[in-house]
Amino acid sequence: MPGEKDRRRSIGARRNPATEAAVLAAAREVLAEAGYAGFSVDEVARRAGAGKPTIYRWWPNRADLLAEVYFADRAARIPEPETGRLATDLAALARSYLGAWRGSPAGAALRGLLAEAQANEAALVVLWERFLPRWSEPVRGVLGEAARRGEVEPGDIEMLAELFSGFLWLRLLTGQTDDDRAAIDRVARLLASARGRKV
Amino acid sequence: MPGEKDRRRSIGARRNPATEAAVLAAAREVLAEAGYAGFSVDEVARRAGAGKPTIYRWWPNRADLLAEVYFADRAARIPEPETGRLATDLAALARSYLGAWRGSPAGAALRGLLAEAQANEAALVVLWERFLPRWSEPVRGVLGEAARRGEVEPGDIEMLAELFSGFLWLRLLTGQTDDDRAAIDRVARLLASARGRKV
Amino acid sequence: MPGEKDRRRSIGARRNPATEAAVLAAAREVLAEAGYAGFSVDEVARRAGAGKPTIYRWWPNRADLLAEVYFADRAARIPEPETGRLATDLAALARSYLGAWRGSPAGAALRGLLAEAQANEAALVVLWERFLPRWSEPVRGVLGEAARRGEVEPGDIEMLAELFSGFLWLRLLTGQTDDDRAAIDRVARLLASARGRKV
Amino acid sequence: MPGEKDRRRSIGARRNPATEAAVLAAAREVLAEAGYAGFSVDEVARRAGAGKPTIYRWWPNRADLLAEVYFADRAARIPEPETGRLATDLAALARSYLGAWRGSPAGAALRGLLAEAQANEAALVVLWERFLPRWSEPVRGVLGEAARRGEVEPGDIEMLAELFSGFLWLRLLTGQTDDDRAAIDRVARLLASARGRKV
DNA sequence: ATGTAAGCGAGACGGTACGTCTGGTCTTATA
DNA sequence: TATAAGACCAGACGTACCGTCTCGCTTACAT
Repeated sequence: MPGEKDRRRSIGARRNPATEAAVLAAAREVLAEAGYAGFSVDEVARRAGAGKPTIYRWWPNRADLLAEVYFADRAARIPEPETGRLATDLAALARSYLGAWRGSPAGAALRGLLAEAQANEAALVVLWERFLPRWSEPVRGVLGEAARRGEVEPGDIEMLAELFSGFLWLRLLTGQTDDDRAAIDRVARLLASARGRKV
Repeated sequence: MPGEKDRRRSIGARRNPATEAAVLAAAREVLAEAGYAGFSVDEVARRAGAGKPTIYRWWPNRADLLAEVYFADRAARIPEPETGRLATDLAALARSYLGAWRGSPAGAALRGLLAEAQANEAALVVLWERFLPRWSEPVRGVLGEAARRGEVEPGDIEMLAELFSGFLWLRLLTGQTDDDRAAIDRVARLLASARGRKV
Repeated sequence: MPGEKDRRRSIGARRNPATEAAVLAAAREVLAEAGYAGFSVDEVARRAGAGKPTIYRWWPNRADLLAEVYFADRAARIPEPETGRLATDLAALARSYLGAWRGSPAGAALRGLLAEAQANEAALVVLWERFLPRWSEPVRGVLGEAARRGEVEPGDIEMLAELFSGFLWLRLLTGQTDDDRAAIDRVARLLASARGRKV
Repeated sequence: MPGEKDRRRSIGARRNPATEAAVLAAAREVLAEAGYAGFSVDEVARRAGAGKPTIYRWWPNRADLLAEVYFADRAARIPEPETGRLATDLAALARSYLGAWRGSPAGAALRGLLAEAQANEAALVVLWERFLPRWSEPVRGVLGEAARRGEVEPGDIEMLAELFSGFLWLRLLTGQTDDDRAAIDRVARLLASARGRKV
């Protein structure tokens, strides 16, 4: 029993930041220790010393919680590479993503988010509306920059981003987040050289 | 309820093909009706009139079952396109895959297989060893053919396959299996034009 | 929902009669619609547009609230019968009670009060100190009158009241509040004829 | 975690008596230690080392469980008094019942059963169909015997039983299970002397 | 010809998690 | 200082599924 004294209490009719932080920290911890396999709202509540309804109040879907854990993870802050050549930038970006996922809560969170979305309509919406746009910003940033330099046709940006994302996710989902430089470099060069214009 | 009389019995110390068929049909049915969300061994056993241990005996992981349902689905038999130009072939292939997944048991099975692999080590192994090689045959076939024609460098085949697969999976996982011809054609042209050789 | 404007506010450092009335009305309403099964402080607060702490301030136990709802119910005002013969009076009284309980908030309130007292020491105190003496007034009134007329020995009043109350409660608790005239008349005659003096 | 070894397992497609016994013992224990207030299916399952679904499988209502605990309690085996005079018999019976309830699991179980029936239709059915007939056997036995001796009119048996039961329950529900000999004797004499025939 | 090994349906088992509900307490902002 | 509002922890609710186990039966194969 958590001592009656150090129990976190309501701070009035508004969200308690301490609770929010405790829940996110607990979720992160669970993912770090046991991966998505060990992730459950019960376990998070237990560790956070929070009530389950409190969690469901603020994160109605587990996907919401996973997405928030993802972005809260410092590791998931992808630095935008600025070398000036698309192939190099994409390679750097890919290595950043895979490195950020390797053994980290963020990686487990994304795996969980994707898994969740396969069985849960609401999670799919979260993935689509809340996660994806924000997550792909760096990718679209690098490609946009390349387009401004003339390395990429603007009309190709979207599909290049999708190919690049697909590659990263496939690697994550199949458990290959190791730093496979040869593969990454080749993929980066492939994408950098690709042209989608109809001939 | 299977009448007491026509209950399927053991046929001796070997696998009963009728049971196997009933289980696969039931699994397929569940996936068709309720998707991966409604998929559970209990439900499959119920519908198949089979005992749970019987299912676990032959498909130790749900991933095993999902993979087998996938390949048993007629829709998942991807015809190898033979038009002679890589971009066209890839586009046809992509449309075949997405069409096969759209609203089909196979699509739900693959979504489930991928989801399963995120929380279950054994499922990841199934995905990796039993599913992937067989599943990607058509992709590697088309790319190999193109390499033979000189449209693709042999050293690019692997990563092109991965990019192509990643794209398809991303579309499946985010629920976009609609026949988006513009996107598919563009992706196909991008991949067909890509070169990974170091400059 | 109480509009933002007509929200009930504090009227200073004293109980707001409007709040009190709203809470009692809401409690009554809940009991009428869903019986004791649907009775919860949350639901009452919701309907009354009151805060839970406000309710707990004035009715520290749910039993307090239930008891007050009971007595506030017009139906629970039992008219004291005055026919002059004990058996007839008791029968009239019993029919009054059972009729007052049949499908009424008062009936549900008493059922709830008794249920509450089985798991909650404080509720038992309320039942014993606040509810019982007031509730049994009519019973003791009729018996006292009969004693004054010589129909009953004064020393029997208490236990006769208990027997009579027990009968009514048993009927309530087992869901038999229908107007079973034969049974009621017989019970009334049994009690009217009973003598407890040691022989 | 209960050691993997001494975990109680299924014994095939039929009820495991060891589980049944463990659950009943645990329920009894909870009631003895914490009364009905501390009674919850979760707690019973925890103590019994049983799964909640197992409990709900065999006792769909908490009332079912409470009733079974009641009758399983040795204390609840009421010896049928045989002194030959109704007043004496009834007094002995009343003292047996109240004594059996005093601080015992049976008492708590009955309090709980009655409470449960106030909020739960299914529990009311259990009380009415499964509990009452069996519980009141001794009462009807004593009254029937008296009728055979001519001390009671057969037509009065039913209502006398109800008055007697109502008295005992009222005492239980209001927490008065002490051995109040004066009251018990007087009630017994009142009932023994009562006549319900219409004059 | 018979013993035995394995498959089978059935379904109970302990366990965990689900998502919801309520209890009773606390704090704030408003009046 | 009371009020409405509503957040907070706690923990129970009843259900679904997991993967394992045991039963009682049936059949085929090896002796």
